[in-house]
Amino acid sequence: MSSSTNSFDLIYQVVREIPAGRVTSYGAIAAYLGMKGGARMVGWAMNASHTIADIPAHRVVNRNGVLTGKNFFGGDRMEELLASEGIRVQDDQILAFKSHFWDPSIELL
DNA sequence: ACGGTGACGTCTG
DNA sequence: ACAGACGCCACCG
Repeated sequence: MSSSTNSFDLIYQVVREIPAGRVTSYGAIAAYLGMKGGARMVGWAMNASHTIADIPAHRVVNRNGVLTGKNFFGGDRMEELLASEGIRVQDDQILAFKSHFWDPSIELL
């Protein structure tokens, strides 16, 4: 329980449920949690997840399919991880992002 | 205790 | 169509 961060834990749960080869957006997670527009907070959770290895934050990108936080992974680590899962990334942008998109409110429903 | 900031998203002009 | 501003919640100084 470590109820230090209620919403944080919720976000981690969702991100952790993201299957390999799939990606989701901050807004999708925020909306799933009921915080529409609180996408910023989701990004913050990812920032904290940076210290946790159980959180595949590299599967979380912005609505444009752009690896906004790849800079935080330490270079192209994020791109390598995604490519390793079969996701093509070019110019910090995921190709066929929509095809790899994973919506928690639908898949996790 | 308060204000500013932050890996975004959506609306309006 | 593009650009700018606002809003959400939590952490840090």
